Amino acid sequence: MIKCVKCEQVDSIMKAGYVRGRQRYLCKSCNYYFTHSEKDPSILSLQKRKRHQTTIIDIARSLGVSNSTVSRALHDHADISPETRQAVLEKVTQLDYQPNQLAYNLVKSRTNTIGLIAPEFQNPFFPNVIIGAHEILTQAGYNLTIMQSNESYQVEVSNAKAMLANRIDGLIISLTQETNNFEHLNVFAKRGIPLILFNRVCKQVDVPKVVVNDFEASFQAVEHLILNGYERIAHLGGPLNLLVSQERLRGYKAAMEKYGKTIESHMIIQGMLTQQKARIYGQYLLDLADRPDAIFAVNDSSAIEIMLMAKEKGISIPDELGVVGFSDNPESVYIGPGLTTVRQPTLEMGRTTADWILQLIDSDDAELPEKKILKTELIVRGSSARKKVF
Amino acid sequence: MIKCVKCEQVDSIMKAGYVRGRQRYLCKSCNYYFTHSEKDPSILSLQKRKRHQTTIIDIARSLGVSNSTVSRALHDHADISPETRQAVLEKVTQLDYQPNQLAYNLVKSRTNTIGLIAPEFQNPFFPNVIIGAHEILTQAGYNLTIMQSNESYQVEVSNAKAMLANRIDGLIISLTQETNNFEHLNVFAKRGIPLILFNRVCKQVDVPKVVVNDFEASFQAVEHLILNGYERIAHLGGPLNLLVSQERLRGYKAAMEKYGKTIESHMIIQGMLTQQKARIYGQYLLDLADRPDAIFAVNDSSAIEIMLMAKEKGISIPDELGVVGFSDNPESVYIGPGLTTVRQPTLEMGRTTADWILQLIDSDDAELPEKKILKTELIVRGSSARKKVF
DNA sequence: AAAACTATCGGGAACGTTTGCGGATACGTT
DNA sequence: AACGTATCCGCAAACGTTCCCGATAGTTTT
Repeated sequence: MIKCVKCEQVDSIMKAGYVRGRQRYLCKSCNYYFTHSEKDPSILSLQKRKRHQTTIIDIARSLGVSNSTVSRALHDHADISPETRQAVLEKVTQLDYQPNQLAYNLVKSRTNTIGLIAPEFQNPFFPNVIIGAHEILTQAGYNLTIMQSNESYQVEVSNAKAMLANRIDGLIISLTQETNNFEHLNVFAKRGIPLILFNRVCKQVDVPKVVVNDFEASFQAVEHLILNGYERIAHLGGPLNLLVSQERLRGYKAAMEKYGKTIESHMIIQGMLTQQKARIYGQYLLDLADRPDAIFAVNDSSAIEIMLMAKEKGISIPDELGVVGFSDNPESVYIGPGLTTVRQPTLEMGRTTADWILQLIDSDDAELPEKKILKTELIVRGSSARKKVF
Repeated sequence: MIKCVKCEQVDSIMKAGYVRGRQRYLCKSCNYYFTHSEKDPSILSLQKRKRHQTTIIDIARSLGVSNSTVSRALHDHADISPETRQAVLEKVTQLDYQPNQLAYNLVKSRTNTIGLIAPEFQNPFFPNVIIGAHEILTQAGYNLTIMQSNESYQVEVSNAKAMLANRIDGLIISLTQETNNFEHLNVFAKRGIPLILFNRVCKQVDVPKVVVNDFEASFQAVEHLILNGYERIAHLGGPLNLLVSQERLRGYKAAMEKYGKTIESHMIIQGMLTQQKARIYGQYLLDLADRPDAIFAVNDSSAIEIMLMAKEKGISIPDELGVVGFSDNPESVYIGPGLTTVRQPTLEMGRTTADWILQLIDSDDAELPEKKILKTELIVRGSSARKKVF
């Protein structure tokens, strides 16, 4: 027999449909709806899984004080007696209390966490930037959560969304090669969440940026090749939607023009520089009828790929082909001949971005320059030293 | 004139001390204490900074429905009419609503986030593991937050604490060279939070581990040296509190014993292998009266450091000195002669750890093997090829 | 002895969600 | 009509903190 859960009557009960698969009843006498809940044991066991973590409330209760007192004791607040604080602290270790940062974050609406999105981890460049940023941020008491967009615009957007949803206090990001739309970044501006771009930056988002002097670096690299007697210099560049690529192309052209070299469009390739692509482009360049006598590549891995292909084809480096890369990867020292390349101050870049994001967080109207341009260094090695430099 | 905030009387007010720097009053007639709060404008401006993010409540209010309805609409819950859902969804884009993951996490007491702590990012090893883990986790809808312990036990502990406080759903960790105490990890077991160790593991924590076959790899490496005619083989190992180091030492000894080579303790060095230390140890080994004719180093950077020092000293490789490293860093291919080394399946290691942690999360009693041992591969190059291998 | 001050502590709202359960209505079916 | 069924929605309690306001007792100053 079904009893009304309110008036405990039995005879005035009538069925009243189903709700979520469970029989529904209506007690006519007290006009009360209810469902007869024979708890599904499987569901119960599922619930059981949620373990109880000791909370501030547990401590308060076991000590006979209020939550606020415990909270104060934990935060060295002034309004607390040494004895109570001591008692709380003891209870904390005894009950193995671990504060719930989620609740803290919710009420403070800050997370003490900085997000960082990098497009790839294959090359040592981004890991090194991370090391630099990590150093500054942990020192300032911030956590750093890192995501990897994997050179995919889609992933970048979803990463940014996740960061936003998790209410990070600031975002440091370097764009993917695909990124052409910047709505997902402008959201941060709208929300007033500090944002810094580095390395792979764009003009469309009006936030501080940290980059290297790509134009000059590129100019110097190409100039260096020219001064070493190379004539037909090809440029293996990145995708042109990246400012980095544009700047490096500009530097290349500027140097070529300065020394009266003709700029030939079939000597300039812009594209996504995966290792595979690098092989294809290298093949193309090295098989040209008017084969270039030097190549300035946008990263070291492409440059090395080309060096290897040249060796296969019996083209001697640096006599028949000069090669300059970009980034100074560890392997560039050891390849024979050593790869001339542009060293980037990765650690400093990381430190600067971290430093800036902290400034933006600390003061609403921090007056940051719109851009910081870090100095690179041309590391001359054998791959471009036709005129024996060392 | 001061009015009582309750009874609005004026004459029965008396001063009653200060509270936190503000004048306190007592209304005699209604026996009510209060402070006269002329809000400090500077504090107000500080408050103002907290921007309002549109919440579910905003949407509910502007639509004239309840919070629960909005919540249901956002989660494709059954109890919602298509029209209401549509209306909510429109409002969402209109008001630019972004769910607050913090609140969600708090009520669900899960974060959909996996933590990963790695000791360093200098070598490509850990970044590569991260790539693998990242791939699996994002695919499964989890976020990955990465911390770097910087080879410091202290930092590792504080990282683990932060992870715990942030209520991650699982932790993947590789220990620092310093880590000898494991309390910070046992906490996870106590709390029932899934934990996986990889690479730098230890016996003292009873959770699944993912490693490579260090013993065999080491054995093969040393055996390879012996078969190439090297006699006095030194071992440059890592700190012995790491199982990795112990295993590799064991493999070294086993191979030496198998071929009847005497194991001399002054030929075995165990220590933290920073680049600086590697130079010191290398100096020591190469200056020994009974200089080793081969060195098996625990990582590639040390091995390369030694190769460079040997070159400086005019010791020819591989004729006078054989060198074998560990990890197959990118540069190891290019150094001359190429460095013989042990290639580790980094991506697979990352994928496996991620896969396992997901299994642990999904089912309370997932039966995982206590250890997975991934296969390595000995990459033979010139640095050990006295008997021209290629 | 009133007034002012100090040192502690508790109550309870707020942070933004989810969700179990009750209530209401519309639409069938006897 | 009377009843059964299905659909949709709102209420309110969590989740675990922080912190603003009081409240109280004791001490010191005037």
